[in-house]
Amino acid sequence: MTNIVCMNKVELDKSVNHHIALSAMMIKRVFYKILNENKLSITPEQWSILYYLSESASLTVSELAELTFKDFANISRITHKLEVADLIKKHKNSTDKRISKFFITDTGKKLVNQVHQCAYKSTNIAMQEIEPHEREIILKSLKQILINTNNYLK
Amino acid sequence: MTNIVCMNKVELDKSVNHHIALSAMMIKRVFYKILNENKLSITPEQWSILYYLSESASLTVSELAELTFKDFANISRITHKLEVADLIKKHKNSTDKRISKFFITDTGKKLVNQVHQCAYKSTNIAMQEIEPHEREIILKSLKQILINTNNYLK
DNA sequence: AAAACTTATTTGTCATGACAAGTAATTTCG
DNA sequence: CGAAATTACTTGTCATGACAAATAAGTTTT
Repeated sequence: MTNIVCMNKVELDKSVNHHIALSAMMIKRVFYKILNENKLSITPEQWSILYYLSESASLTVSELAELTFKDFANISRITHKLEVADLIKKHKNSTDKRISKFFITDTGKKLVNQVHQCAYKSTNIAMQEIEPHEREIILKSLKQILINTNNYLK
Repeated sequence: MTNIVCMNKVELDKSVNHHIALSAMMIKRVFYKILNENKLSITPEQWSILYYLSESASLTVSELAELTFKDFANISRITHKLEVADLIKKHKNSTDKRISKFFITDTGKKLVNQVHQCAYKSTNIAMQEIEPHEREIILKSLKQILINTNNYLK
């Protein structure tokens, strides 16, 4: 009794998609652990926003959303937490009052530098035994995946 | 003015770790969209549990946690939802009453087959333009990342 | 200028992940 | 044997992501 719907069965053990999900979860767990060991109370997601604000003079919610691939709702909530923690500041645009611009504070800048060390360490842990040549292929392919998924979701 | 702490700065644009996180998020988004288009009300996480239960006669919370890399708390909650949706059934072990064994129901089996199609489709979307040879390297490397992170977290 | 539309952001709800604490059943050890 | 430790699982809280709805401030249209 052959079942047509079984033809395209996905085997999780061989699925790149599935392994990307698992690796993402594990890498985040490592990152959390290192942040914790260094007594830095910030999450990886908060860090990525802080990172972009450390690289730019100022960014809006929309700009942060585009950079981080997250939706406005999430950015809105994360920035609010960063603001409460005095890591960033919000300024209303005077001409268009709908727009808020975010700036990193000095406290934020200090933290970013500390977290960089943790990010660096977690990368080293995750990428052990993986050759530079392989890392290049992975990075290139992951960028292609971002293009593919982005196109599909448009 | 050189700042020693800036030496190991992570550039997100070149970070494999970061791109794994982004890809995972985007792939999940594609999967959700396809599930939605097919009117299947199940999440990717629920599916992975259902998948393992479709491949085994029965599994405990601990066994599911090990297979999925999730913690007991999450498995406990997800299985509860699957139980309410009549996709799986729970049976208490008669000799050791602490242990619960989960079984997939017929409804669950039907759903698993349908979701396989969606998983297959989402993999095809994500992996466009990526050569089989590259896919192999990615899979191998991601498995290495799981080993590395797992070792670190032990 | 008022109504309709658009843009930028915020808030609410639910699912999940991290982590801590709790419960209940079973073992182990003095 | 009975207290203490261990095991297997559950519950609570918070952060985040998905998604829908709300809000507020501009812009366009008639």
